[in-house]
Amino acid sequence: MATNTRYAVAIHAAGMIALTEKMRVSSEMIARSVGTNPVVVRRVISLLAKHGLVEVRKGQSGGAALSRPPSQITLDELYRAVEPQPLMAVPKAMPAGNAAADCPVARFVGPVLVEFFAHAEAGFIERLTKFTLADVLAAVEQRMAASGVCSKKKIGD
Amino acid sequence: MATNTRYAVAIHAAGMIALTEKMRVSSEMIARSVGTNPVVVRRVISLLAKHGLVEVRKGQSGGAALSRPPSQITLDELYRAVEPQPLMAVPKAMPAGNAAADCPVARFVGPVLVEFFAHAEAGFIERLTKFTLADVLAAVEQRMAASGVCSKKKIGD
DNA sequence: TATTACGTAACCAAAATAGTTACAGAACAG
DNA sequence: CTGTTCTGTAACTATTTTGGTTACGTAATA
Repeated sequence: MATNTRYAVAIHAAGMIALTEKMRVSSEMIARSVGTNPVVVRRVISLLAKHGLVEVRKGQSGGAALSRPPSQITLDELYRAVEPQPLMAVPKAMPAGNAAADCPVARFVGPVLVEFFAHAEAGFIERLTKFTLADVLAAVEQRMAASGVCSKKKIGD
Repeated sequence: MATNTRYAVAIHAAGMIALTEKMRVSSEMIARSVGTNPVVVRRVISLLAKHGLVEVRKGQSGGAALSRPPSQITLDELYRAVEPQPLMAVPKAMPAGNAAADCPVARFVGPVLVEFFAHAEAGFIERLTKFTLADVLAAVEQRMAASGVCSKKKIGD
């Protein structure tokens, strides 16, 4: 259970929120769709709200709504909102640069690796910037059509 | 302690192995440099060996040696050797596509996310293919020079 | 005013990881 | 040939991350 699925939950949740335009969708409905607990969903949505991606209301007929249209929410924004930490870690003995080390490598690999890792992560992020929530919804819609399920078109852009 | 540092350890270890050309370096020496336990290093090096990146010998004056020169070992090879799993996970309820779901989104987001995630991960990997172990060593050497430490040049290509 | 839904704290359980000890097996040195 | 050295791996522990769950205060609407 120690596998991180926050990003997937975030996209799934945001997607559902996008589809229920005007009507607000509750954390419980999303949780049922994702197959998890409402609290887990609220934790993720709370992060999205803190980053201004969704707007949340309490009370009856409350729930979340997107702050922007799906076509203006890039996947990297969603990613950064729920996953602020670097993709690859460096042992805590390394990163600062171990000044006490006898081996010259040990002294300098840490910062060097941090740099290389950041560069690689930038490649990851860069690809996410190329797609929006609308693209994900379109892909879902396409699969739906391909499967012949739900023939009536109910997903607007 | 549940933070994954295998990749960093792998590069550090491979770097040390590269520097001690001809002479083989033991897991204990590497462990001292990395600041961890010999077994941890052996576990990582064992993976590198299984992928043909290093060649290991037991016994006196045993240890590991690179199978290829550092300039011909790309960082993505090292990554794939120690980190075969996808970077981003999807909840186990999702990926197969939840056929029993009432919500159409729930049925299809799983596979769609797997695709998007794979694409983003490819961006990560792609950047790693652009660099080799030699590049890492060069960066370390450069930092060493900048710090004025170890004035005598001891790092060959 | 009652209902509904969020936000968050406080747990627990599961999983991943690093660290450690131990030991069998292999390979070299002499 | 024998002893030393080093790997490979199992086994176990501790720590951290994560998700799941319950509970409750708070806000906002019907």
